[in-house]
Amino acid sequence: MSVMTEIDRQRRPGPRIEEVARLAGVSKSTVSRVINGEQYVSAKARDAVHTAITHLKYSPNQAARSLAGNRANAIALIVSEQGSRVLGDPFFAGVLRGVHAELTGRRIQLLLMLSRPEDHDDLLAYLASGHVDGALLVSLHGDDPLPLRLQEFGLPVVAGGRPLAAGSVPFVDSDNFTGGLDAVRHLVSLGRTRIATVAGPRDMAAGLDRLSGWRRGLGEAKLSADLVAEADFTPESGAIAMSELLDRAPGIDAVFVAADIIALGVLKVLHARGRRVPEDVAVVGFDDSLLASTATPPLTTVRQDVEQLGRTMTWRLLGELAGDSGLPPSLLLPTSLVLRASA
Amino acid sequence: MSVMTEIDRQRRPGPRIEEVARLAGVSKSTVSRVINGEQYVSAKARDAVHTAITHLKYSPNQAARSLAGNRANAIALIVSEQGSRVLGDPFFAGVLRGVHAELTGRRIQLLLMLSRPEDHDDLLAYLASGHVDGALLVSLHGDDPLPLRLQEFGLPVVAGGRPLAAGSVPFVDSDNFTGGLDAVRHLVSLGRTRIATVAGPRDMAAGLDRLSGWRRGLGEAKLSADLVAEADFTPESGAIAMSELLDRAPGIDAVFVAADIIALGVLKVLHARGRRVPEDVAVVGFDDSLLASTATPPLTTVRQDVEQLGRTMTWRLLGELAGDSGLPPSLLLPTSLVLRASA
DNA sequence: CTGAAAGCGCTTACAG
DNA sequence: CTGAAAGCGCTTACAG
Repeated sequence: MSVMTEIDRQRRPGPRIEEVARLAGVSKSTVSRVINGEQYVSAKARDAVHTAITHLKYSPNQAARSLAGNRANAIALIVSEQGSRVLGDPFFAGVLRGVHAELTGRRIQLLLMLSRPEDHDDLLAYLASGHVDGALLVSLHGDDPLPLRLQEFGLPVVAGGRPLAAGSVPFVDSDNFTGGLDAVRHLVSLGRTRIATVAGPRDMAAGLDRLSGWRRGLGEAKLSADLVAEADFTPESGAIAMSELLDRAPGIDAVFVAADIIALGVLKVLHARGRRVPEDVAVVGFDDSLLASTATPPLTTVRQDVEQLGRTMTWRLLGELAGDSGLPPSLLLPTSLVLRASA
Repeated sequence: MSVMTEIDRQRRPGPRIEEVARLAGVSKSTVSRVINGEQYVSAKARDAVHTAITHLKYSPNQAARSLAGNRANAIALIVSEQGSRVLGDPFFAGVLRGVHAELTGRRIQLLLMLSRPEDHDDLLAYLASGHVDGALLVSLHGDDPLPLRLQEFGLPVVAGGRPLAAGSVPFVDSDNFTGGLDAVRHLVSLGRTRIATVAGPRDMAAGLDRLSGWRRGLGEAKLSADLVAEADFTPESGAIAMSELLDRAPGIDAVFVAADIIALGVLKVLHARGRRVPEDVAVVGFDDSLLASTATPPLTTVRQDVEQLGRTMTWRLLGELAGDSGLPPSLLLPTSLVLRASA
């Protein structure tokens, strides 16, 4: 049973487009054209309309615009996650800030939708019927079919982070591979030779690509790439992974950790097992989240600009909505190594 | 210059209410009544309509509903913050989850709006013209006039956390006072007598009310309440505050910290200055965020249920929108002490 | 309990 | 460059 909450109605006050037109001495059509930034409007009419709008504090009714214009003037930010744990993640927060920044000044609303894979059908039905003009997708796991299914409905989509599913949707991601590679090169330059990694989950590109970068770095240095343990994005799993690694290879002198939050658990175990950081074991994280600078010791880490990621996703989506040609199908954003005490 | 991004249009496919009516053998009016859960519809008509809707996979056009019904079928979640730092906060994440959970199954969209105080005018103009039916406000600072101004516009509002501004808007908050009181009672029961506090910012009720609880607890035990330092919600400020306290009163044997994230800095300083926790100094935090269980040592803390806070705010707002009478103007949610190693 | 009709406030061909 | 008119897809008195 879908419980509908009734909402009491009473016509909201405030001017309509009609009144703006009257005050400006033009037709509703012209006011509409000015509002929508169309090209063929005389400067005189434009000024008169702007003046009237300001004077009346007019703000157009979005529902009417959407209905008449057959566009929603809204995009969805879809968080596809089992427990929607991402929400508290600095990654998500950064993306959200970026999306918002890019939307500022355009009259496009941001609808936030959380959807567990088992609810995807409802979500698809809803989105397919024109409630938004496009969708941004974050925290896709494994081969989640959501992006492709949305695309089939004809809804423009941009993913944040490279989706692993077969087929392709446009995405924006940090250059995780190069980030991992740079981390290892740095460790090698420090003279480290037993370089392990605590990798991210292998059902996400961020996990896989950072791992590939680590492998490539070891290959370049002709070092063996055998010390791999996996963790999800929690300190606890990082602690377990690090323990395993130390059991397997007590002589580890460096570790590249796929996320700062995982590194928290890694540092804890290293400390507990009597290894000094960086003297005995150098540690490099990934993200440059707030955690990195407050960790003990402060963490050398690969910085990714998540706010820029959010901005770029939004820019790419809006470009597609506007029918821009020549948009890059996908984009990779640069990362950079931030040196602190841990390596 | 407000850059408008044009969005290409082409009538979205999919059934309209007309087709549902035809298939069900009733009028559009009746279909509308069924969709809106109105009372006076025969069971027969209702069933026919439901069948037709399922069959056609009909999903009503929200814009048309909003325009005709003069309601937005949307509520705003407004984050009023300077740097929108809150977004990465577990507090915000929990509230968001709760809001979303409460909205599930009702056809009400959630619009996320971030607004810095200097942008409030734009936000007010936008909201005042009927784009949402109500607003949820979080992370209000000091005497931010936003909630009252929204109320003046006739927009139903519920704040998350007690607003400090004069006048009153409905709010839902955790019982911060009792939480602080319980924390101190626990410390007293442990035999501690020099009980300090690292309080939260005094421009937020969460800061003030937890501090009041601490004061009251000390009063009950006839202990002096002179050891107060203030911090904002960062580990760094917590570290500074704890250093000050130790300088002023080296004999401190307990400290109540207004938030787990602040406690991180407190623990760091205690460790650095050679105090064992809990042997020398017992520490109680607030929130029971993920940080509490992964801290060293794991943190005894006052748990608040932020997801419940989000749910309750939403329930209160929807109740008001539905015209329910007898709604409590404001609500205080219980907190509970979670015992771990630090106290 | 139900239907025909008006109307919500815009946008957009169309004609000029 | 501009305006009159139609129409977007619903909801809602009104009458029955």
